[in-house]
Amino acid sequence: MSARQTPPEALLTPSEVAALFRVDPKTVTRWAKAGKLTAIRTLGGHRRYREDEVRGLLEVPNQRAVVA
Amino acid sequence: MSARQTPPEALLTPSEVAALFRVDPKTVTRWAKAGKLTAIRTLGGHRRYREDEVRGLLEVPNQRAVVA
DNA sequence: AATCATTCGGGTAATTCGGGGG
DNA sequence: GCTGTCCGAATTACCCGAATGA
Repeated sequence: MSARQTPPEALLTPSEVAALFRVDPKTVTRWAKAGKLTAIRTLGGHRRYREDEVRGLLEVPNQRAVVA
Repeated sequence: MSARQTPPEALLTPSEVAALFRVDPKTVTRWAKAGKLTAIRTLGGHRRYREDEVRGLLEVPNQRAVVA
């Protein structure tokens, strides 16, 4: 087992999240505003996102959950 | 600079995939619905496709195994 | 202190979604 | 069965100037 340095406090910048979803960083901001994504704020007002949460949302939600 | 440019899991937009296959983006959507193509969803519901998978389907597809 | 890339905000085009019908 | 198109609604992408981050 390889030791990996991925502390539970790992945060991602808007650009990093945008790259993972192949969207514009501005779109990630809208997701945060809409409450779809948890955003940590820097003291200057910039947003940071939890890597764990992002990875989870990125998982292919197997085309099985059709809660019409 | 903190955004990744070419992560191992690059994603393509519907129109990009459509352009590669010379079809309408709507057709790509149907492929995804039919399970013929893996689709990642943005938090807004838009689909993103794995570049690896798409290119795999593009180059030398199933040669029908027609052994003469 | 100064540079440079990024991320604020807002506002407006362009895509995509979904269903339906040819 | 498979694809292209029409529709309205929703989501996303690019524009700007100003502020933050490293």
